[in-house]
Amino acid sequence: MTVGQNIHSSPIPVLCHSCEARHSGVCGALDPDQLVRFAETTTRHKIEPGGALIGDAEPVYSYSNLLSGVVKLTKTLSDGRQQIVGLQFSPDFLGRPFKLESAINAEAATSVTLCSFPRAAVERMMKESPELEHRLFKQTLNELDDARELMVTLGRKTAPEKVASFLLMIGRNMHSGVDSAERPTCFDLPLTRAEISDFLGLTNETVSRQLTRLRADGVIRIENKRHVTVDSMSRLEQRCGGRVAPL
Amino acid sequence: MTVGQNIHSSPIPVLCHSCEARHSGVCGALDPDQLVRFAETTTRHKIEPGGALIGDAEPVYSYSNLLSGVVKLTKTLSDGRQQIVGLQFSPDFLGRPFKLESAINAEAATSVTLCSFPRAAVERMMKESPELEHRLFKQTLNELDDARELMVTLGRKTAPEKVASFLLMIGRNMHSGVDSAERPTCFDLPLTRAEISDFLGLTNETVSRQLTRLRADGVIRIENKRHVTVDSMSRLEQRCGGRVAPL
DNA sequence: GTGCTGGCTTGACCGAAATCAGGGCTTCGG
DNA sequence: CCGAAGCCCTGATTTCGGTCAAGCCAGCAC
Repeated sequence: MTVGQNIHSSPIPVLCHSCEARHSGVCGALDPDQLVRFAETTTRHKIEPGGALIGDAEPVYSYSNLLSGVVKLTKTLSDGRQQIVGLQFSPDFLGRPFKLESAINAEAATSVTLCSFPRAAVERMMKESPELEHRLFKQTLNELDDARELMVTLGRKTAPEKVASFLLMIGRNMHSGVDSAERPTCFDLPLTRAEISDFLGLTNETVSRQLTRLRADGVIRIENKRHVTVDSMSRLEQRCGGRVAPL
Repeated sequence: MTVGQNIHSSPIPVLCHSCEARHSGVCGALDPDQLVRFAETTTRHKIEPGGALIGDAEPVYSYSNLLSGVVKLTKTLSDGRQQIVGLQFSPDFLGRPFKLESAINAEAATSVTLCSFPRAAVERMMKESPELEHRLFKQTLNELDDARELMVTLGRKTAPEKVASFLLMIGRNMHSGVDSAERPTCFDLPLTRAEISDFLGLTNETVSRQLTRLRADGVIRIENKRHVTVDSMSRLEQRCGGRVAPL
């Protein structure tokens, strides 16, 4: 199982060597040969919080793998009302295939590192490798599942349930490690209060009030505004409104 | 361009001959040979309003093409609160590939006709024909776009804007023919008031009030509770909250 | 130091939509 | 014919979350 031993097929590019996208992300679909050709077209970027990745109604020239950090996908009404329609975590693929213009904005919520490739390179690879398209398809299906879950939260949950659901979602995405229902789980919120409110269809005041209430009730602790400790995940779950996802 | 002339490749199955799914739907991905083999496994159904197509948390044994009618996709909280997370029109493909259990319910909103195939047949065909998977991928991307559009409506629009947005969406989907911003457009609502409220995150009372208000303001006319005439689409658009989709 | 800015919290008040309630209409089946 | 059920409309009242306003605190420029 050593790498780069095959004389004819090229060794795996240095950059990709330890890249998470090669394992769980979409690049895992490519064989070493393809990966080498593909890697020639890629560039790495670091983007600070607030930096724009994709502009609404702008033509899209490149796609990216998200290597670290959190990206928020937003839509804005002309009078400024904003809704976050999705969050992306590593090793998600960023971009809307088969459409020149994006209908949404993508913005760095935290510090973000990207591996970007020109639009054409991805489309060429996708034609060449059905497995690549297959992985993108699967990720899109997961995004659709997430989107529909969020719809229930937006349309039918109360403010306390919304905030609890958000914390649960973030806890599950940000916390790498054992997920025990009873052991304390902690993580840093990747969003400000205002952003959380744009995610949940609330105001920052309401989000703030619900967080203090959760704190007062001993469900969570908060340090430095951002660092959250959930003592009992199951108590948090109870506040999310009846279970939707059956398991 | 006559069909079924080639002696070796089979003629197109009779059932599929005039089927919309063969043109704009996913079956267009298959060549006549594949279509014949595939058609052997299909069955047609008619389902009356309220009939269940896919149950939450039930294993899925078949996928379908929606040939006519409207299907609503719903999610329900344990206390009964419900959210419609999507509507499907012909010739949409119904079902969640790559997952044994559906996380949502699918139910006929109107009378519905389906062309169903066993799970295994679709998955076999998908492996055989990347073009089939490609079409499913594209449909899924469109569903994701729709879902995110609906999220803005759910999270950030007022009740009047929600109802106007719903009418606009239905008008665009149900009205086959020329879309003029100024010519009267009419269509039948595929949902009851209660269902519209589950779609928009409102109550049926609020939906009813907003509809009467639109009627009082001369934006729409309603006959027999279900048949809607929009005299000026542009006036309706003005009531949807600032444009999201840039065009 | 001072002043400014931006994110967060808290309180007082208000209003949009939910809830509660009643009544009309149509479609059933007896 | 009648009554029951479902869907829809409308009015009165309540309430949850939004709006407005003030203050705190950390970071930062000067």
